[in-house]
Amino acid sequence: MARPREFDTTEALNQAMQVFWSKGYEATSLSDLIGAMELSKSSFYDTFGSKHDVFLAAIEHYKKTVTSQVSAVSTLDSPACKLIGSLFERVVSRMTEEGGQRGCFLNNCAVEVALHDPTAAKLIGGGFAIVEDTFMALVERGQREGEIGLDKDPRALARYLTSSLNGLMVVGKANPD
Amino acid sequence: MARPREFDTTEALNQAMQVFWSKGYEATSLSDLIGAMELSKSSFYDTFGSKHDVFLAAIEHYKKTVTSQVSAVSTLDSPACKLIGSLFERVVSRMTEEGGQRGCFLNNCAVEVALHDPTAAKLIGGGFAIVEDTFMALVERGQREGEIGLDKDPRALARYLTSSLNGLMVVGKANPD
DNA sequence: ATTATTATGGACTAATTGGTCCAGAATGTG
DNA sequence: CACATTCTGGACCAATTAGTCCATAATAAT
Repeated sequence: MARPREFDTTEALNQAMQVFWSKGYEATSLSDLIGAMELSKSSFYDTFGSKHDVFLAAIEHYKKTVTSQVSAVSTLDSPACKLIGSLFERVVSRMTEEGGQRGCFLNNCAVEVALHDPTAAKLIGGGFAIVEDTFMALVERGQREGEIGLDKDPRALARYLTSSLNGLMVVGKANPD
Repeated sequence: MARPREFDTTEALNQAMQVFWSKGYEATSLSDLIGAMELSKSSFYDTFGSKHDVFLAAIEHYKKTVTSQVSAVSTLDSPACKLIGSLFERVVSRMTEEGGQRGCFLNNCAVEVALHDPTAAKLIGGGFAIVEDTFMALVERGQREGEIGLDKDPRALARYLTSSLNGLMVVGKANPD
């Protein structure tokens, strides 16, 4: 046994993220983690430090791999309103997919740990900001394109859209619609 | 010591709810519970059965004491649109209050346990339904009053309002605005 | 072949978890 | 006073928790 296998660190991180995403922070045990990451307990602590460290890293990983997809949408050149709509549609369709009821990882983390874990809270807030900024950019573009009234405050509207999107995923966890 | 003190069962339940609300289900320990409920471990199990039982009871308690306030709003006779607005305002103002960043208990529960705890999920879903029904009643009234376009589907709009309201409280946990 | 590196299994802590059980103390009722 | 009821503290349990440590095994580099 014990055959050294140079594993992909970011892939391991991805697996860790999946577990945290599915089970939440508290409910995820070390065994769960090392099982999903496919490494030994020793290696786990050697390379990642602690459960909490991995958790923070997982949040960052989510922002890099998932949230970044959201901000990428704003670079497309469809009408802004259509893009905003497509973001919502994508969320809905993803939630009706197999195993898609996990909601948004950032969302889950915010609810579970934001109050007790300021470090995590900061990272999570940063993630929400990315979404919000994306919406704001789209709203401003929509105003330039004349599809959105100039009377609306872009930032406020963006915040509203962000919270709506998040709320969608929370409510969707209790019943599929 | 050990002076029998006939305590208020629903008050104890209320305390339990507060703890679950603040810390979440997993993060709440038995010690936390019996501390807040001010009873001994023995009495706890005698009268309430188990941690999980208390959790379910706490959800019901929340619906009876908090969610019911929401549905009560629909009986007031201001214009429906104004009432809908006031619901949102109330949530915002409550979140900026001292210790108000705990969000909505149902919300938190949905995120944390809905996926793994079907029993709880059912209760939580029922809570969301109360809010949704309230919104729907208000929307229909708004349509009768001519303030809301008849082209909108009341149920769909109510769902949207419900998820927006919930999203507001989630996002608000990461940053105060 | 020897060495240095890297990863591993597994033994080991100390603490905490939810939960059971019981002898006994405080009370209300007769 | 005596009895039944109600509640309690604390001992106890088995399981699990996050985390440490080390001798050893598999590799890569020399």
